[in-house]
Amino acid sequence: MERGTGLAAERGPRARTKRLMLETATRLMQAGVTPSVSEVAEAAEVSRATAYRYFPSQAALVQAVVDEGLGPILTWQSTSANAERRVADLFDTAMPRIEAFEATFKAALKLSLDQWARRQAGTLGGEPAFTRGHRVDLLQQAIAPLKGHLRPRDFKRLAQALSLIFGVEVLIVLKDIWGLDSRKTRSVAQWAAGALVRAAVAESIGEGGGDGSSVVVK
Amino acid sequence: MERGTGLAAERGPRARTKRLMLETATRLMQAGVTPSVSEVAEAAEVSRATAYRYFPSQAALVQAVVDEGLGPILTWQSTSANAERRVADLFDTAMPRIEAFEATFKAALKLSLDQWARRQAGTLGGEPAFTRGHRVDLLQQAIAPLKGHLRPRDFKRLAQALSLIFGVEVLIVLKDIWGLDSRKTRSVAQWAAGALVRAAVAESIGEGGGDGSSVVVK
DNA sequence: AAATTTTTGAGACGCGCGTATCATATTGAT
DNA sequence: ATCAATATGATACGCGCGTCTCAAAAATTT
Repeated sequence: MERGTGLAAERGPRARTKRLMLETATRLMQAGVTPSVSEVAEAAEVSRATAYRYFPSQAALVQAVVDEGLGPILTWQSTSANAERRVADLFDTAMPRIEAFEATFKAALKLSLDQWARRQAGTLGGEPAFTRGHRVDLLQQAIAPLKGHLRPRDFKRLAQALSLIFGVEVLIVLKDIWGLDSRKTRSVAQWAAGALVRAAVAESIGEGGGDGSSVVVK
Repeated sequence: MERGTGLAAERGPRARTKRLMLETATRLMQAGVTPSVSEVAEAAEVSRATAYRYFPSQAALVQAVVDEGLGPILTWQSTSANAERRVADLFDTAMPRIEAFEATFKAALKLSLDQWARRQAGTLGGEPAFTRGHRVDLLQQAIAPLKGHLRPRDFKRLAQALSLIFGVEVLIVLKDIWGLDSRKTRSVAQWAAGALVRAAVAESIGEGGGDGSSVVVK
């Protein structure tokens, strides 16, 4: 009754303030900034002390907004039985959402890098533990139709390769470094994803014989 | 005569102290930690004030060590004329180096995310400007043999796709999220890179004009 | 060797984050 | 309406980063 991360149902003044803060934080982050707890407090017109009661650190705040942004992605499921089509579906669902929450996901990545550094240094005080592993399940689910056609190790390798072109990292590389716009960014990611899926399938077919012609998987 | 970023030739006490700090910082970072300027100062046994004279911020420090770690990668060149082979060569050169400087590159990524956030917020004080764009040239150089065989847009798209599986991001996803070891991490990246190169080549052979998505490999 | 320039070190300062304390306001039940 | 429980706000504290000032030390010049 206390660990209700979601801002959904709960009642009472506690839940009300928490929801207010979460909405304020989400709004600020979608505007591109990565607010500190104090900044959210000011924007939500609550005192700093109160703000810190609900979100003890910027990390907790970002984590909560990430869960918010992740919502529609985590419940994704495709009706198609074609792996390549399913992966494309997943990308179509996830990438706009990731872009809409770009600042949030970048902040989460930044904080996870912080955690990694602190872990290396041994200065890992608390135990927040960022998640960042959702893509593992999602991608495996997306290519599930191939589970029978690929050797387990190849299945896993494909999921791993796809996860390289799935998260915010794509935005960092293609938008920030290459300077692409949203449309081209998605296009490149989609092409790469499709190419990897087709390559995995082609290899598995080629295993038994030739070089793998006639590749269209149903 | 003042903008000598390199720690190489210069003489005098100034260059000496700077070199000492850079070596100390590199050593600390290869040990996994991401030291603050103050920490490097202490480890190098110079005063905080002196340390800040040479590296006004942790960002400047990390940038310098990144340049250090990037060295052997930037001068890479392959003798092979085969694009796939060249890409594999590049990965073989770069990935161990990136792993050796893992903490450094992760710190650089973190700082570039910081910069991005500050730019969004308009609070972009100084003008350090992290680079992070080397992979663009390197990968285009690696697949240069395909420049004649691919349409320019496909050539660029391949380079962009490859850049998704080239940097520290690979370590973050495969080592930290998936929990792979170094060997498997490289193996997955190599497979994905090869698959993308082959896919690009196959498409160019298979078609003279389609526009990308959902192309059937022949 | 003496004088001048350059480099260094020690300390103090402001700033923002995260924490703790205590009084006040609000809520909910009797 | 009264009283207990709970939520809130104002304030102060410690901490680390980055900046600044000024005197001492080292290097360079004359």
